[in-house]
Amino acid sequence: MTKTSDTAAPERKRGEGVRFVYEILRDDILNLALPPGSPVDEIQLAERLSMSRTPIREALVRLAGEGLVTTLPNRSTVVANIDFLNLHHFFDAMTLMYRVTTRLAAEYRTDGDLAVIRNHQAAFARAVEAQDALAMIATNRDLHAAIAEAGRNPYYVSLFGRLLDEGRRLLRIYYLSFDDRLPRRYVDEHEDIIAAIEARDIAAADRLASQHADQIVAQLQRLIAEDRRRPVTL
Amino acid sequence: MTKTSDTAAPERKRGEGVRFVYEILRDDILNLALPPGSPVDEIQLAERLSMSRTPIREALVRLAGEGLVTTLPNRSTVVANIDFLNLHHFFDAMTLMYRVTTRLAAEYRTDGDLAVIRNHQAAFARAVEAQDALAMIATNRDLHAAIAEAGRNPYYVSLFGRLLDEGRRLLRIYYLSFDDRLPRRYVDEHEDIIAAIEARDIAAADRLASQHADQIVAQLQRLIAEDRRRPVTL
DNA sequence: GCGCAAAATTATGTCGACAAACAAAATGCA
DNA sequence: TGCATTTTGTTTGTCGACATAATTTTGCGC
Repeated sequence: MTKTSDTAAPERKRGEGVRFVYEILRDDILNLALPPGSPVDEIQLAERLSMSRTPIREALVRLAGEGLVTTLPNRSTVVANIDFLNLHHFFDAMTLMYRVTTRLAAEYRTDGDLAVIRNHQAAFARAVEAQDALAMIATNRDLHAAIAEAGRNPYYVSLFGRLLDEGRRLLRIYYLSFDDRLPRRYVDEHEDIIAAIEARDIAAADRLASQHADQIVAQLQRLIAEDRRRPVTL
Repeated sequence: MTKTSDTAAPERKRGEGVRFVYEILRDDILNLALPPGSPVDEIQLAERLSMSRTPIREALVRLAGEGLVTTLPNRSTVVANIDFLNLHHFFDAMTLMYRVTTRLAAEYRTDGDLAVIRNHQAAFARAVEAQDALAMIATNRDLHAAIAEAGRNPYYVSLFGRLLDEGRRLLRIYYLSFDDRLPRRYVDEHEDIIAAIEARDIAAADRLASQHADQIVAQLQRLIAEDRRRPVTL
């Protein structure tokens, strides 16, 4: 069962409690182990992780800052919903960030950056080979995050990270529908993008990233459209 | 003296403590009442605001999430430094956000949005008339935030808000150098931008916003270049 | 007087507990 | 029986206190 990661979690050092809770919750939220709209009980969490409510609350504040949970004053905090009605804003920002981060990577990348990027691409290719959809989602995220890092702009890195996380949730909903034709195409597209970054060809990087983003957006829209359920913001 | 706002602060309702501290600290940081690099003492704050350390810590976590303070583990939390060495990344993101938010405003604005925007522009014009540099900074921020809101994209609104805040700190350093020629020009440029938004002329909005951003960036760069001090990341 | 080690001090991270606020169940009245 | 009100219960927001890590001060030997 894909229940919320049942970590007993003893032996923690001082000063890492908040990070610990934060990462567990974040992971559970992005994997949809905690589905959107589900309440997050502080006391329950405190018992499960055998710690006080204080670090848990601080982790929740942090998650709220990133938009992963919503806190109703004096009422329960719930996992943030996916706003299916305004997905075009998400797609718009996503496409823009794909473009600018890839552009900047082509401009500022070092050889070290390139090595890191290639590692992530290899991991993505392996995931595709193994037809492991969950791993594809995760490694794809890591690859593009690494490209953004190579672009050196912390503001873009931050926003893009948020968007990639949200995309991870979105993909996670539909990962069953993955066939293996599309992911292979992504591997090739990634290769082209990386080549452009290596060649420091900014124009090509921009164009390829734009096409790649369009591909992904189109696929997501197709998945959503094919879905029989009428997804509604709860 | 422009000391940290000495609010005695009694009579608070339950559930607003965190927001209260958050807004005070945020204001002090953006006004440079708390200069970059200065430590934030939780106990001192707790005494001054006559409240426990818990809500103060949660406010600090939130501020850390927005990059306004930096938390060293098991060590003091300090007001975030201004990274003068990488300002071009800031300018780059700033220019891009000016453009996309103004574009989207021209696309999605309602009449209500327009009224709000005009109000902010009027306030900005008054600040310029009164030669009140601090008010100019604040109202300019509000105006562009309102334009971003009219564009309806929460991701852009969020990032742009962060950038505008950072810009507020930056401008605050140099506000003494303001002459009254430039701000008047900004009033006119704002008028043009608002007209384009009203006419739903996306191309014009994009072009004007781009020029406007270039103006502001150029002015900031000039101020920094003229500054005799060698600003260094402490 | 200088350098290093140990103790004291300060500040952070965490804890358990209390009180206000909200939600739900139970009671009273028409 | 239906509705309003009170009562009960649960959960959040805040508090004061303790323990641990880091920093400063003190003390000792050279």
